[in-house]
Amino acid sequence: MTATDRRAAAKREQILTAATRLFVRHGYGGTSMDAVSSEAGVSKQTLYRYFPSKADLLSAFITTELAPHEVFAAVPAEPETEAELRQSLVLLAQSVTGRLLQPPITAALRLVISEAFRITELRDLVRTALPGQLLEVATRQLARAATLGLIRTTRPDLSARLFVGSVFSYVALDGFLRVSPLAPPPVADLEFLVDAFLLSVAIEP
Amino acid sequence: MTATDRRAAAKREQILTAATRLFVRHGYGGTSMDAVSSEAGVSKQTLYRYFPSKADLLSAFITTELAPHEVFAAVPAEPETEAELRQSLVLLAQSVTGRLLQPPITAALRLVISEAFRITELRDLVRTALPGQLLEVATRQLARAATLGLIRTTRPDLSARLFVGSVFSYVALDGFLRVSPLAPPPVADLEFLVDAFLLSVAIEP
DNA sequence: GTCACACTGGACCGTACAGTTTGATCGTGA
DNA sequence: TCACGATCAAACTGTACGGTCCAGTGTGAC
Repeated sequence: MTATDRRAAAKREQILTAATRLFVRHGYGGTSMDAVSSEAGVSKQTLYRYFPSKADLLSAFITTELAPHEVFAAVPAEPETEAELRQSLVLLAQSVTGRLLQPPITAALRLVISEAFRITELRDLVRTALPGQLLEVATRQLARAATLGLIRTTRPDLSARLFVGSVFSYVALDGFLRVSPLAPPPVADLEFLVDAFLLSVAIEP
Repeated sequence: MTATDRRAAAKREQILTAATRLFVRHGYGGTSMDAVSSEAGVSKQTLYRYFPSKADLLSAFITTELAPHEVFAAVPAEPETEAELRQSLVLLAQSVTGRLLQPPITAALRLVISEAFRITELRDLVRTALPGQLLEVATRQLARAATLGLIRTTRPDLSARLFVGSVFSYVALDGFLRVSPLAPPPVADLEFLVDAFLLSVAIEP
């Protein structure tokens, strides 16, 4: 990687960071390209060199913020015992609320929900991004736990919904409608939710 | 009510209906006042007589679509037995998914989430509107059920979140990210969720 | 040293759009 | 029948904004 390349990457980063700040604070419609170039300390021509259109900027913002990796990385993939399963669920809950309630991510989700559903490329992107994956990952995990005999459920998809839904409610019901960022819920509460959920899929009657 | 009043109300309705159609299809930013006046078959002057600004139109749209009455009206307020409680929860789940997945309401929620959180008046409005009330109403119901001995929970608020979250996930995780409207989930699925939830708050192990 | 290229600042273009104004027409209530 | 208020169509205003263009400056690669 040459020095020019490095400088180019830095410029791109610098622009995207500025755009992020503005998107978070003023939304997509409320952010003009002039404002971005000024906030980034970069001429408009340079801005347009790195992001040929405003939609590209939005796209980059969303892909960056909603990359699903970290959330799922935090979760041990293959719990073998009830205790491990419980811990895995608590970690998932913590990870989801901890990350998704951060202002840039909440803002990205807001934008996806409002603008992106009309922009074709972004729709596909969302399906593979964070919240689109939540139900599927949880369903797979629970199905696996069921075959291992750790839990009992005839409908892993619905059981997953029960759990994921309650966790995601911190984002959907509390986070979205608030102006100031919402503090992540206390771990004790998440543990309560996990334990309640585990009761609903407990092996024995 | 004089004939003029009646005519005025009809005109207002006619405009709001047209605006609703456009907001649903193209969002707030994508809907121009020219388009509204044309869709309503009404001159711009008349449009502005009834709605002095575009924000007023948005406000009226949201208040109309997100009035919480019907959803809660469908739910029997005071279940006295376990069976009644179960039925009450199933009805709530049906009512919430049935209504909130309808295109105009999903659109209204999208708009609230994206635009309205910056507009002060709308924020207050949202708190008393539909999704803002869900958790509180459910919490009250469950707390009451707990004192009646129908269920057992030390944290009615979290139990409510477990249930409401799973139901609302149909809106938040499936509805928001889709383009074409999402069919409401089969009643059997909702019953599954209710029964699973009830297991998590069952009186006796 | 020089060439290509990134970058800057700012002017510029076209357009879309919220909201206003005008002047004519129509319906209704007295 | 008359007058007033509601309505209409359409032109108009001001502005904000996405995107382009230009002339000039710095800088790394060879």
